[in-house]
Amino acid sequence: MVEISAKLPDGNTIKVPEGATVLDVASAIGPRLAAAALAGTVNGSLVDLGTVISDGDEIAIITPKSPEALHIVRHSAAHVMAEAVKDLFPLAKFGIGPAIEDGFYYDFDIDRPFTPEDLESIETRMREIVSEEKTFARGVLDKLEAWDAFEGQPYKRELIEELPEGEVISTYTQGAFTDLCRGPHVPSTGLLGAFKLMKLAGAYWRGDSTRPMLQRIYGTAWLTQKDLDAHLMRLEESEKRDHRKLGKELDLFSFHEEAGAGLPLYHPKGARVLRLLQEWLRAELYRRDYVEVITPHMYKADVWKISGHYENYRDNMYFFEIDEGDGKVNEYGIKPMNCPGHLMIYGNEGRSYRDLPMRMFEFGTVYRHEMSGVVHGLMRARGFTQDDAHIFCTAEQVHDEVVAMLDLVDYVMRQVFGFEYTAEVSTRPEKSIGDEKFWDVATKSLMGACEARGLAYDVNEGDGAFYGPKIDIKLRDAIGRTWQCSTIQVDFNLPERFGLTYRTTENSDAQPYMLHRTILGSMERFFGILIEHYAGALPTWLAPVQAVLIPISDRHLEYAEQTRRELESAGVRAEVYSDNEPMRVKIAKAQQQKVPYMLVLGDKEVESAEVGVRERTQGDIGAMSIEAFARQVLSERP
RNA sequence: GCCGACGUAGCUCAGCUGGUAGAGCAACGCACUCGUAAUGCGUAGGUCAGGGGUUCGAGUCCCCUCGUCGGCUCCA
Repeated sequence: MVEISAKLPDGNTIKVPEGATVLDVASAIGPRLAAAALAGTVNGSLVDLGTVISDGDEIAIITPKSPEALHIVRHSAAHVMAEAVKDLFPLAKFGIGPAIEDGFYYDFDIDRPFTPEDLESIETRMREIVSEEKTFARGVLDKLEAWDAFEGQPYKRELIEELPEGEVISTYTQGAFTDLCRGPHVPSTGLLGAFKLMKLAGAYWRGDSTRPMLQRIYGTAWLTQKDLDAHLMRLEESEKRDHRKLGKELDLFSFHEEAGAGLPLYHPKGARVLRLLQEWLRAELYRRDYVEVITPHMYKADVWKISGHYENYRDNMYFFEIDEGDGKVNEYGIKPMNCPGHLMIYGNEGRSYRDLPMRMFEFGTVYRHEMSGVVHGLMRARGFTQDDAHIFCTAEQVHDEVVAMLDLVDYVMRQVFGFEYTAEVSTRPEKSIGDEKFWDVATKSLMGACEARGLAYDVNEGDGAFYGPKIDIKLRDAIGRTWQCSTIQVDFNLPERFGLTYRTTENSDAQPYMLHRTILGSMERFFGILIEHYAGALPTWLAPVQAVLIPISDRHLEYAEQTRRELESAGVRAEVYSDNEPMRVKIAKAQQQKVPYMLVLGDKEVESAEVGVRERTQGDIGAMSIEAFARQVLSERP
């Protein structure tokens, strides 16, 4: 018998008979490894355990501990789901079924919509397939054979057609189901215990709204039941933190069918939080030499024609006509962006290099007609307020301005709110304007600014706006979800359209660079993110009510009211729970409202002129003077 | 905009195959006057999202509109 050798990740080699598979290598290393093996790699490429190896190959075994394991398991689960669908809906046509974050999906085209009951029967059938422990068998075809093999499967045939000529096409078969697939897969369906079908959704074939809409089934799959349970727990936790639910419970805002979708109404407590955020940020911006402006909510269509929005952003804008009464009819558009106003202010007078950089900011409320399917609480509203700023500067100043913005981002996101974040730089897309020199200077300035701040960034090649490159900042919240808020964009287009110039030191006119930037993005969306990040328990400085006063009985009401006034005049937001209820009921209500401090007021406190302080997570922290308590609360400001 | 699900009291939800609406919490009233997460009793509260249709009869079945949810798409 001829022996060949395989190299292992630890540097050792192992002898196996010719014709041995990856699984044979695993067995040769040890039976425990063989039992745990899911797939392998040969010379760095992922393969099945059944792959025959050649002499000198570098072999690694993928076990549940390997980072690739989950991906393989999820992809295999997608195939099992497809088999179940094929069993139950023999006429189904198959789209694609990849592994995704936390799970997998598969797109199907069947003659009627799936129902939730279908989902149950598909899942039941999947469990049967798993218990049958079917093997995943790899097959290799050429293009013609593949074409024949997928008769009646137009989506699969479309995929085959696009594969490069001469490429080896592989299929995977388990039971009666064969799928076009690169692989690898786990050796047996028996290894796929921990999965659950999650939801149904429509999805255009290849994400193209002109193509047929398929039905997508999402599932989640994990290596162990314990991991699956933990995932489901995380989902439950996310649901508990949902800002729409908390917004209702904490009486922050509401939506009204008669008012229109995506238009939030802020109640006193919600308005308070938004104003607190604005006041704090405004002070930070003044400190950084920004100037604040206020611009109208609407303009005549002329402005939108100059800016290009009339032509290119029309579908997302609210336009209306008004009869001026003298036979003239004017068309107006409500602003979807604040830039034109800022450009007009810049252009209002002659500017000199001495005026630059000019940092203009506005809490500007904009309205965008988002498509009805995408509005989502505060996260995706049709009316929202941006912490918007435009910096007009010279090419040489771009770098320092961007560094300063990144400083501000770090201060706000990491130091004040405790978000970790990452950066992405997007470069010139195919369809774009402006000469190469502008793009070069701008892109290098953005990257250079990240580097100067030691901020690692990913590059999204060709993903910039048509008018300039950008940096996007992605936050990671308390439960690991990511959000995009801050964005810094260079714009070559608008200064040109509005004819902006400045007088240089050589007494010539030059076009300024313009940077768009938001830190929080949309105030309301950021509010939503904060609600979810803190699970509704906003930090003391942002809490709409910082302290609830809890008189133990009616005879303490007067002291409570007097204390509340003292706290308010010291700058503490306080409220008396004066209802005639036992104190434990009031405490329960205050806890539910996630108020940072509860002040218990009984005979003892009246006598000593103190407040009995209960902190929302620590519980009773003892009595202190009103003044000491106020100091404590005020010290929690950033 | 597209696909699917959903919309019952202020909130959370029940209401089987069509026979004329129910609970808990909240509200209001009365009693209790209380020491760190929910006191008892009582009262009131609904053109079952809106409109149209089928039917002797619609919260329940069908259609349209609005809104919500989950996706897709878009995000000058």
